Amino acid sequence: MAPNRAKALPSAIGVEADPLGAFCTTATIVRAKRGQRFSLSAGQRRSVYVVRKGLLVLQAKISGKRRQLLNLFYPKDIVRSSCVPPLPEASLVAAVVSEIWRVPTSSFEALANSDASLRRSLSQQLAHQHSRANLHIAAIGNLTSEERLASFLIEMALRIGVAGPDGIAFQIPLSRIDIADYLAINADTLSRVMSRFRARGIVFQTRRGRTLLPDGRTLRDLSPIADAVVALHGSAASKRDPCFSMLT
Amino acid sequence: MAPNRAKALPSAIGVEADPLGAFCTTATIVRAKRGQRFSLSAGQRRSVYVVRKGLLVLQAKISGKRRQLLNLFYPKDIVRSSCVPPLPEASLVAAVVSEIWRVPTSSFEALANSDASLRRSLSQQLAHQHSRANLHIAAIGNLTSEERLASFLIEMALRIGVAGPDGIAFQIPLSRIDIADYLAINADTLSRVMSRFRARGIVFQTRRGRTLLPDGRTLRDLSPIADAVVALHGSAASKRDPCFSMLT
DNA sequence: CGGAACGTTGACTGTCATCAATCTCTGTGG
DNA sequence: CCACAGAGATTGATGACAGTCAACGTTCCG
Repeated sequence: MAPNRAKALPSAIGVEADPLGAFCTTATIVRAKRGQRFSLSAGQRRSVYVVRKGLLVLQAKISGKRRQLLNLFYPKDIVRSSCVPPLPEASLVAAVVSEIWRVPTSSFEALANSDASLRRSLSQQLAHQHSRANLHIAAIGNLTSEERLASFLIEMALRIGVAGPDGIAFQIPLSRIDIADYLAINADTLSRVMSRFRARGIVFQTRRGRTLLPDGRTLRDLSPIADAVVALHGSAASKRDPCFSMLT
Repeated sequence: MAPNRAKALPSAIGVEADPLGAFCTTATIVRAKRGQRFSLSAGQRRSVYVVRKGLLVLQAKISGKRRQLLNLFYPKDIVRSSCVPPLPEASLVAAVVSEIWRVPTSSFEALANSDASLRRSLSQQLAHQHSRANLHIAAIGNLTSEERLASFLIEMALRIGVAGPDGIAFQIPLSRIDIADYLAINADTLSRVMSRFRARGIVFQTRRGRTLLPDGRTLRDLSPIADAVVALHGSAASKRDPCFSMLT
C-alpha cells in the first residue's frame, strides 16, 4: 500500500522494448488492491497514471445512479485526466490487484519534451487507446447483448487468456456487474446470455471463477467486430502463444 | 473541389489564437461537398486531417449493414487514422460543405517535433477529442432516446447555434438517419421522440430545416449529462454569445 | 410529371430492463 | 465445527421501450 519510489527496471530478459519505462525515475509506484480508487477530478494535483500490472477501469455515474465503465486499462496504458469527460464520480478503479505508476503531469510533460522517441511512443499509445474507445462506441451502439458478450470474451481471451489443450482459459477480472456496466447491458440480462453460452458449449465456467473458451471459432462468428477486437487487443496474445490462431 | 496549396492565414482581427494555423505551410486545402469521403484505411498514403470549417463525421459499418457514426468533428479538430478502429468502411465524411486541411503524417510529426508549444496544443486537442469520445460512450451506454436527443440538441446549440430573442437557432447539419446512427437509435424512434419534443414545445422546426430551441432550461433538465456536454462543447459558444447562459 | 430520398406515423414484435425469489459462495463469529 | 449474514449470481414473470415493417406525405431533383 505505501507508495515507493520506483527503481530502475531490471535488465530485460527477452522482453520487448518498454518505452514507458523511462518514467521509472520520476514515478511513484502504487500497488492497488481491488476496488481502490484514483481520483481524476481537477481539484486534485493532477497526475498521469501508467498501468504496469493488473487491470483498471474508468468509471463514471450518470445522474448519480447509473454507472458506466467507460474504458478498461491494461498494462502499458496511460490514463490522464484530460481524456476523461467531466462526469460525476469519474474515477479510475483497480479491478484486481494492480501496479500503477503515478507520474506528476509536469514530469510527464518534461520527459516527453526532452525525448522525441518517447514522445512518439506516447502518441502511438494514446492513439491506440482512443481507437479502442471508438471501437467501444461501435460495440455498445450497434451490437446485441450476445454480440457484446462474445466481443468481450474475445478481448479477455486475447488480453489475459492462456491457451491450453482444451481452449483458452482465464479468470475474468471483473464482477458480473462490472461486465454489465462495461457492456451497457443489465446484469440480469448478462447472466442470462452467459447461461445461454454455457448451454451451447461456448464457454465453460468452473468454480473459483475460471473461464474456459473451448471454441474460438464460434465465438468469432458471434462477434461482428471480432476482427477489430483482435487487431486492437491481439498483439500481446499472438506474440505470447501461437494457439490463439483460433481467434486471429 | 480542386485542392489548393494553403496560404498563410489572413491577419487575425479579434480572433483567438490558432495554433493549428502552423500547418498552413504544408497543408493541402480541401473543400469538401456534403457526402464527400476521406479514406482512412492503411492502404492509402496516410494523412492527418485538420477541420477548418463545417462538420465531418467518422463512420463505420458493423457486419456490412449497420452503420455507426463514431464521432463528430468540428473546426479545430484533428483526425488521424491511428485513432480510428479497424472497422469495415471506416471513413471520414463531410456532413455539410466543409474545409479541411490535409497534412502528410510526416510533415505533421516533423512540425510537432520542432515546436514545443504546438505539441502542447496538439496534445490538448487530441485529449479533448478523446474525452468527447468517452462522453459519447456514457451517452449511448446509459441514456434513453429522449435523453440522447436532448444531449445532442444541446451539443448542436453550443457548437453551431445562434442566440436570438426566441431562443437558440441553428440548422442541423445532419440528416435524420445520421443523427439516429450517431445516437445509436432507430431513425423511426428518433422521429417519434422529435415529434414529442415538438409537441411539448421544446423544439420548433420551420421549413428549410431550421431548428429553434426556445427553452434551454428544460432541455438541460432532460439531459443527465448536460453539464459534461456544456463543459466539452460550450467553450466556443460562451465566448460567442452571453445568451447561452440558459444552457451553461 | 414522375421519381428518389427523406421524414412521419401506426401497428406489431422482440429484446431487454425491472422486480422478486432463490441459490451459491465467502467470511465471521459463536 | 456449524450457523449465520451478506454480497453476488441465477432465473422466472412481467412490462416498457425501442426496433421493424409498411404505408403515406413532403421536398427536391431531373
